[in-house]
Amino acid sequence: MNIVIENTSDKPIYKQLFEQISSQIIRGELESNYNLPSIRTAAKELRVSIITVKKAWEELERQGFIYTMVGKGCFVRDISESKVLDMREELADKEMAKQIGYYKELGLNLNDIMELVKKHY
Amino acid sequence: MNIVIENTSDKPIYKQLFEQISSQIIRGELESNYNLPSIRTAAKELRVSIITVKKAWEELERQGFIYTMVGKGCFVRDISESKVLDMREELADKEMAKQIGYYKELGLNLNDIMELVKKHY
Amino acid sequence: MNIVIENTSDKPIYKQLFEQISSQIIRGELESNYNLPSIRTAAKELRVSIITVKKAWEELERQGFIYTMVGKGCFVRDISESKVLDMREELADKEMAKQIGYYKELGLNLNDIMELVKKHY
Amino acid sequence: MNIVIENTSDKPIYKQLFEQISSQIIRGELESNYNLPSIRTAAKELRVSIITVKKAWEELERQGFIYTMVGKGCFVRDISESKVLDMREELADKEMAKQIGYYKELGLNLNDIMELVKKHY
DNA sequence: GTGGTCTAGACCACC
DNA sequence: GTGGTCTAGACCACG
Repeated sequence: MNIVIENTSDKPIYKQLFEQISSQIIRGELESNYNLPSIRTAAKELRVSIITVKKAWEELERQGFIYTMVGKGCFVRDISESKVLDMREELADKEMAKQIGYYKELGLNLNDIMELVKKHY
Repeated sequence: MNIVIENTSDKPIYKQLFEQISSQIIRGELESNYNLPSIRTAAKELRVSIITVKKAWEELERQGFIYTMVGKGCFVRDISESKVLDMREELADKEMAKQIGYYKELGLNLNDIMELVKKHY
Repeated sequence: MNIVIENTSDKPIYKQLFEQISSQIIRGELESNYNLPSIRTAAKELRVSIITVKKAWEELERQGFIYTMVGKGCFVRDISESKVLDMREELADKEMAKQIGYYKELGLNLNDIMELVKKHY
Repeated sequence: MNIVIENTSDKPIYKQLFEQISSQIIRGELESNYNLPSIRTAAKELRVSIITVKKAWEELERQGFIYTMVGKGCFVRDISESKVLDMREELADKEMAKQIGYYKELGLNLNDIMELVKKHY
């Protein structure tokens, strides 16, 4: 478990959990069939509520990142390389569409945005 | 009033109001000392509660976009051009810092991001 | 008329009028039986509503600073020197009582307050 | 909760709440990470509307006195001693600047003011 | 007419 | 349980 929770963030904790684990899977840091810690263990370790962990695990399963074997635990799905790329593309694309609209609202042009990207990368 | 409310959005209505008006001010579409519609008028026109409009107007005042004269109404502040640029820069910069972190999490490199920017602009 | 109106202040305009004129009377800058400008004239000059001026003049009369002669206008009352001192004392005393409470709330001691007084005087 | 609400005061309730709690924090009567009563509990105890309490809590958060964890409650921020002093100084200074002007308007000299301070402290 | 404040009551997401 | 948002309706001071 390599997770950082920010309790004071405006982002819900279960979503922080989901995003960090899913991106670890996408980037290949968590291998196929890796056995995730049990909900209770994770909750204890991260000092969050069991309900919160359960919600994150559920969302991970719903979106196909993990699968559950009753009585044994949760495991990382075998995601083919191509599919990973698809997901990555999709997530990034969706995010970028939202952001570009915001920058346009602020009156930035393409160059302004490019500069900002370089600066922060 | 050139405002579009999306009731289905997950973004609170008062925040939608704030963002649209503040960006109109930043972009100079609303001139200095322009008399905003009264909260009652705006509420009626936009078909939202008076309180919701008030919350947006309050936030606009708090952040220095407008000023209030009780009994007279709310007016666009005279923001010097330089200050507008500062605010714009600051907002965009803050947003970009957040986003770049996300793209990195997804494993995108600088080129990937640049391509996405171009695509959506 | 030596009055300064701040439209954006949180203090109501009629109260600004009242306070500035009453203190001018207390300090003797406006002599006894001085003929105040008519409500309409004052309103025009100060660019405020007639209603606002009327409210201020009424308050001045109610508190004994001026008297009205119907059809002739409003005049500064002949306030004996002793009475002026009384009013001054009373106003300042009331104000100070309020303020000291505030400073105590903030945890300032007598010395801190004295220093502040000297600094701002 | 050691709060006194004066319904007859001209000061809005939410502001009374804000001032009393913030000064308790500044004076160190409320420790860091102290869990404020929930807005519902406070509203019930103080016999005011939930919204009124919320408004006060919001202002406290905005000015950095407390932080909020949705679903958990509101907590007193860990304000370093130096920062507390800064805030205290700033508030007192602002107040004094305003008041001295008033006393001068009334024609009081430095000695008069000093006497008043001593009298009321 | 304007904004400022307060109320009671509701639904939601989150923990 | 918590806070976040929204509603309708009310009264006030101010201009």
